[in-house]
Amino acid sequence: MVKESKLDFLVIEKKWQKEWEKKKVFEVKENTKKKKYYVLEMFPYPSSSGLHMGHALNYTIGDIYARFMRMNKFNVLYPMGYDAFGLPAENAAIKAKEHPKKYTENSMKSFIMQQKALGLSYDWNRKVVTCEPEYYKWNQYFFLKFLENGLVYRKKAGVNFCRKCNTVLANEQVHNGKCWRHSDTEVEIKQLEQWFIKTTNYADELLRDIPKLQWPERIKTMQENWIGKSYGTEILFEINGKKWPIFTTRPDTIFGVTFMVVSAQHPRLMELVTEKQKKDVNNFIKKIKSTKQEDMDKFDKEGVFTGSYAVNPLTDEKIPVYAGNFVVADYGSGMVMAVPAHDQRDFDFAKKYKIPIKRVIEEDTKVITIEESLKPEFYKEVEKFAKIINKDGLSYIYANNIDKVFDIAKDKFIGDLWYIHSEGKVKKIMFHAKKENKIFYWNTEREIEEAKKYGRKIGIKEEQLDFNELREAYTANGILINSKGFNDLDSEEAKEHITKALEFKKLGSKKVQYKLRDWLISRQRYWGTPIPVIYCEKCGMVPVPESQLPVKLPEKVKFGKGNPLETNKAFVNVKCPKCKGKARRETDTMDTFFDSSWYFLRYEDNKNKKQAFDKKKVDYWMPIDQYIGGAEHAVMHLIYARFFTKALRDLGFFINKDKMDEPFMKLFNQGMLHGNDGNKMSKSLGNVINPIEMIDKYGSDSLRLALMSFASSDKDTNWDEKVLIGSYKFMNKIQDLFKKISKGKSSPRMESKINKTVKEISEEIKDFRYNIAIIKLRSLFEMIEQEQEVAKKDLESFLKMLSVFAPHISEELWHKMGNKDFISLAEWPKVDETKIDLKLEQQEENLEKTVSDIVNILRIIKEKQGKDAEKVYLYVIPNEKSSYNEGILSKRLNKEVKVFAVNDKNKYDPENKAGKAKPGRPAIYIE
RNA sequence: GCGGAGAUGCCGGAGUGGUCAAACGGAUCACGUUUAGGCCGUGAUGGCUUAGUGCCUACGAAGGUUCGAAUCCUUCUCUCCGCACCA
Repeated sequence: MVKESKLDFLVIEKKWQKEWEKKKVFEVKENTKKKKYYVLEMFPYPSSSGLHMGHALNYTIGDIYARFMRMNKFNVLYPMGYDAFGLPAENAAIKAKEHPKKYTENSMKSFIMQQKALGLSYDWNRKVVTCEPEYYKWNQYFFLKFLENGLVYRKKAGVNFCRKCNTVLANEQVHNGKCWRHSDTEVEIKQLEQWFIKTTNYADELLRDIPKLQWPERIKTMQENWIGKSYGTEILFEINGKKWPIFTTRPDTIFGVTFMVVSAQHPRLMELVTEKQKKDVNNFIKKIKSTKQEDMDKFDKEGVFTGSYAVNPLTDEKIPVYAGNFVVADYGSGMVMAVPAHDQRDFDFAKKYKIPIKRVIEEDTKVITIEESLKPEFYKEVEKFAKIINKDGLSYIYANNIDKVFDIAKDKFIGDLWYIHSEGKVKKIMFHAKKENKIFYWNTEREIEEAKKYGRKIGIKEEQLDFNELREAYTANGILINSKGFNDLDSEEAKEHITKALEFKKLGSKKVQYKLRDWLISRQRYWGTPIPVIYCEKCGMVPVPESQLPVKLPEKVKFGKGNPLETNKAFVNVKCPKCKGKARRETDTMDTFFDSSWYFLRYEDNKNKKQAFDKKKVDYWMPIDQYIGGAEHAVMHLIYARFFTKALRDLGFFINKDKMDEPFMKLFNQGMLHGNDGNKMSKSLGNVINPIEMIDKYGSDSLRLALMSFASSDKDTNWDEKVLIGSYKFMNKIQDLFKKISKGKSSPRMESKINKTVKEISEEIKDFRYNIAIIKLRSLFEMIEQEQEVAKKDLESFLKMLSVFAPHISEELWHKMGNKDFISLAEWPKVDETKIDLKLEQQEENLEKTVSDIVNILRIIKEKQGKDAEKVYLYVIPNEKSSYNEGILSKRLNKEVKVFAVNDKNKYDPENKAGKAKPGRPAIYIE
């Protein structure tokens, strides 16, 4: 049944994993004589479902890189840790009555066991676990440092609240506006005092430094959008005698403001609500179920009148103020001026509540004249992407991309080109005469009249704007109308002028606004780092003194009703550190993103009891040279970690400030591994593949190789066990080959191939094209198989390259060849460029071509004569004879093959084919 | 809604202007090996054609640029992913 030499991977893999651990092969120390390299994967959240295939993929990618750099003589730091605080552990506590600590510890144990089974070359000695007091103590320490330096503050913010649980819910715990545990209970929004970190202090630097990063472009774009810098104007509207600021990027539309909308989650909303409207507003707030962005989009724009009126600073008109569900509370000031004619959201809202719509911007109609004779051809070109409608003696072109119409007109059609305002007022005129190769600009009335007469007009509109039947807002720039002194200006100019006018009245100013908000780190949960603050009846908020850190999370708590920390009296009731009076402890814990924002600094010095990390050690290892993880962390984690690094830099935590601008120099995003059905792996779909089961079946070397073979590592791909079986077969073949191959001298052909392969594979690995590297390794292997004998050195080179992908079998074969050291620490093979012989490559190709010719002829003979030919004769140019080996050819063709030089007098050539031989192309005779 | 990625032969996937009927793997078929099957080896797998050739049709769809397109441009269709209390 079983093939005799079947790979006994279970024994081999366990053996080498033990050896590596025993001999501390992957443990590293700072060594200033060696160049360092820091490879890091995003550390996992240890969930009870264990390591999934996505993890295995992620870590294998990193491990290959770490092994590769190690073999290239870098001092490689490659650690692992666990992001061990978080909601799932707490949910498990509530539902399964298992303590989060136990849950987490069990999960971690199974993670570590599985990671070791994958043969990952971590320095386990540097493990970091965020839920241990030794770690989170430093969270608290950094929090206090931030507090000291004004980077932390408290502010009211809306949270999801379930009455039945008497607790705050995470967005994840809100399902369709209802509590995850009480599907009959509507989630309410409650305003609570929350802790914020001033990430916005660094908004500009975070944005500015993005171009420095060697990250995938899409991640960089995502970060740019997340930070979302926009230039606009802050305008003060007076409401009930008080000035309320709003931010807008469209001050040019201020004459079109017909109402104001304040976010339903705005902390000061109630100040605006009149006695009469209170009931309505309260009902409305209750109706809004969650703060989740996604849900907000699904709901219709809704709102309710607050009873108050604002005064438009330029028109003195009184305009109603509404509370609405579509205004984000923490962007800008949480209030907007609404211009229904020129903003789609405002438009929808105005239609719904029958608020007047006032149009203040009119679109530019652009007019081109095209010579009559050229018209048909022009139409033909334009019709490909636009619609042409004839109306009022004009041909209107409706296109998404007007500039393209102009480009076509300019490039191909001779005539005039001018832009006019739809009411006939000329904005800018351009006369374009291609023939004379000149461009003129005209702008007098007379010239315009003249221009209008010229030729046939074609008007182009970006969209139709019949105001009475307006179905959507006109959101593009244009020319101002109904705007008093600002009429006829175009939007961009008007923005400037209107802002200046507001500045003059001291009711507005230019402002740069970021979408990036301050980071809300308070969590009303148990399983996180306690925020080290105490509230004293006399002294107010008092930071916990550093000497009292860590504020430990109490173990004995009650889950399920309220915040477990709040109901724990021993934890809450404390003495004030200042006056020793009665005080209560902060019960909020920190967002786990806080933990993951600096964990990469703790690896360098994970056992330090006196400091979060030793400056010198961090100086040696940082920054991270290669960071690896999924795109789901594209914004949050990566921005917070960048912020943290910059903040710590400014607080003097690093020796070399310049070097510590950015924590992650290079970032690699692995693709998602889906199930074999193409869907995300998930329990409910039943398409989850457990890495450990696969390792038990085929071994981790095969699994690692397969994971890297599915597709390019940065692409999404589907699981397929057949690929794994293919890898497994390859492993077996390698083992068999090493048993029987004779060691001797490599042929020049072999030497050329191996050097070329080393060169290419090194490049492929550097660029994470592991799939291609494996293909090249397979191709090299095929050639080794064909050779009679191969030099020991070349076999070792092959093994070394294999070892980064399949470390166990490589280590085993390495030792079987008589090596006493570890291949994992061996030096990466060097390329000898002089051995790479392109002529040999050419010969190789010629041989392939000849083989396929022979096969082709054999097939035709069989078809025609109905029988198999038996003998194949080749006639080659004399100096090429050595590249056609009778033995190899016979084996491949499964026929007797004779090779003659064309000038061989004794050759067998009954049909005189030898004359047809050409260089690189032998003549063939078959019988 | 905003933002991002992608569509290649029976399947998975390489491939970014000619050397492409398109790497590599899988699957299937044929032959060899074998008592047989499996494993293993060799070859084939768009169509027609041919003693080692030539032609046609092909890379989501439709157009375009070019001497030349899987590759560049335009429009369309479809799929997937991220979006601040999940980590």
